[in-house]
Amino acid sequence: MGRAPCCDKANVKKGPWSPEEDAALKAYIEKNGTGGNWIALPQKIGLERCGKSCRLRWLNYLRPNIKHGGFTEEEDNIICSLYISIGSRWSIIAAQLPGRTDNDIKNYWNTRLKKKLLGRRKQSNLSAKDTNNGIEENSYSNALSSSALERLQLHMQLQSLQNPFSFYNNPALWPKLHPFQEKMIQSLQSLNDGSSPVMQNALPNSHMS
DNA sequence: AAGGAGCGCAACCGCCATACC
DNA sequence: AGGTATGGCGGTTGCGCTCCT
Repeated sequence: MGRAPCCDKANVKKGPWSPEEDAALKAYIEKNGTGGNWIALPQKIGLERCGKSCRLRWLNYLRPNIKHGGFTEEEDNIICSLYISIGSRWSIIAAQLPGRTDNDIKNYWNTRLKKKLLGRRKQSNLSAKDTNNGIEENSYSNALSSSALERLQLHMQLQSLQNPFSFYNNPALWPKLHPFQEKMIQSLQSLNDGSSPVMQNALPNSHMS
């Protein structure tokens, strides 16, 4: 048995928000704030929505200064390097990108950025196969079934082997990180002394909870 | 022109951490 | 100190749109 749900699911509306609901939620929060209680909010406004749903809608869509889509190359780089450093901590990554939400970044990573990187890796695989007469093929296909981070590691390993001056292997090209993350990376590096900068940051066991 | 496949995004679900009583 | 409520987060799902055949 799990814990009780946060609201009565039978009396709660689900699915896409209507413009009227958006307007009601936005107007209320702009006037009164959240009151520190999302669960009570829908009743106060008269919305048949779960408090969590209201919170999500506000944070991901209605909040002022939210940017949607149109990720820049620089943002791509920040997301990649942070993902390499800390994994799927989307809220931390979002904190580095003003106007971006964790949900947006998560979606962007899962639907596009990951494919972009893995697409490059596929090409790298092909060229590695050429140069090794296919000897590595089995280990590569095994690796394809492991975690995304491991795949990313492989990709970066290949990149750094093939191009020592690539983005991933050149810390000077990495975007500026929050001091907290700089510190985290430094401690990871000290734990994993001796390998390339990339691998020092991509520690599969050091950040997964 | 139609329909199937793939993609992108909004929203939901469930778990964990923390606050509160 | 223990139980419950709430907030926050990451993973997943489902729907609508676009593209391809």
